[in-house]
Amino acid sequence: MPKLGMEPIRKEALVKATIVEIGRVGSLDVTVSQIAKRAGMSSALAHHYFGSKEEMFLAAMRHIMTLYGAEVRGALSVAEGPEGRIRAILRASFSPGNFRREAVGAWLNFWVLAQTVPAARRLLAIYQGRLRSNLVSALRPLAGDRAEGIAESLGALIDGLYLREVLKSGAPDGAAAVELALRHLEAELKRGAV
Amino acid sequence: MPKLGMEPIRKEALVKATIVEIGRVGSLDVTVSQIAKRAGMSSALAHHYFGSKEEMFLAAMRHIMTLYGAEVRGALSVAEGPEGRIRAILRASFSPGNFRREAVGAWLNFWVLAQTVPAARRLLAIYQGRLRSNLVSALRPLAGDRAEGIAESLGALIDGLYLREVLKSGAPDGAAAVELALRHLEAELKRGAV
DNA sequence: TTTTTTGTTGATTGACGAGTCAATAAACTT
DNA sequence: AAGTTTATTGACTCGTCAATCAACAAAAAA
Repeated sequence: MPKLGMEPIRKEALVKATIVEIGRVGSLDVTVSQIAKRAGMSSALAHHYFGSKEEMFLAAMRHIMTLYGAEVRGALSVAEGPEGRIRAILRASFSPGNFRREAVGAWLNFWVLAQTVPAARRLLAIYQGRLRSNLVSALRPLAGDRAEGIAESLGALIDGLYLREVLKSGAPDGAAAVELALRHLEAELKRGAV
Repeated sequence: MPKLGMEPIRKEALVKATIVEIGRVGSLDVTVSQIAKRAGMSSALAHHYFGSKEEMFLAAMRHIMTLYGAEVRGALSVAEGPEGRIRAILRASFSPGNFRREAVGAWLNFWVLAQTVPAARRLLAIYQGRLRSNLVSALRPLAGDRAEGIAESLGALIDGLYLREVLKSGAPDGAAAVELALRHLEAELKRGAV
């Protein structure tokens, strides 16, 4: 039965199952057995490949960040002009994918995890650093040396809008969030122009 | 031994202990025994008064919101002028108390809870509604009919800044967050003035 | 062909935890 | 004084779960 080269396949299946289960339960209170079952293997095998549940969470976190990063890069690659690049980042940040149950569960719970697990905090810092550098490079032509400050508030606004869309009752509205963020940007630019 | 009228005293002790324990552990993975021990009683008594752990969490959540509400009201009561009132709300939102371990743990975990527990979601909605109405009433004299829109983005910015301050490594800087939010407000007002 | 490496699981361990219950005791009521 | 309500806990039930282990299977290496 055993086919060789299963490790990456199994790991990927486990990572995806982890994210789905966190989304389904809404917390990190998922059992290794649940995850393993969804990934189509025994819990012993999950432990064999990841060693511990925490390692599985961190791998899942990396995967979520990678997905988001890819989404941003993809949107940036077809964007034109500085404002187009900002729009691209915003649209990627508020894309329907990020409002799916699994993504929401992942983000909220990873924030909780980052409180106490240094590795998780580091991952978040990397993600924020990348977002920030993308924003700054797009803002530079528009705002000059005020790019850093605007990137900071815009980044915070993105997180805050995401949080609110996700926790409000009713369907989240990504497009509205994009518009609101763009209005903020416009205001900041105008303020600097005087 | 038993003195009468213990119920409110015990409940209050349990609520406070719940918040402290959530902050200490960083997650909702706290046991009723831990909480009861910190509150100086047996776990059976905790169950006697609250029935279930979830009820304890909700009571703790209500307590945190009440504290925050009181802080805002207190700051508003001595504020002068519309801009002073905005400043007061911001300072209360980014006060040192809100950056204490317990408060941070409470907020992050309550967001997670709000995903799946309707009662928690309702509580958050109430808090957001109050914040919003405070912001709108302070903004009205400054921004007229644009008050609602600005309140929305300012509210999101508050949440986002809080999240970032709380998750970044190093000591949180509430004053910087206040300044950043005020700059955003100024930009929005200027934008409307033209 | 023996040996080693890789894949895989059922069964088990050892620990922990939410919620219940019976029992005890003090205070308050009638 | 007898009965009721309120306070309180130790002991217990019943369940769960992370992690380990022994054992088996197949492919690759020797």
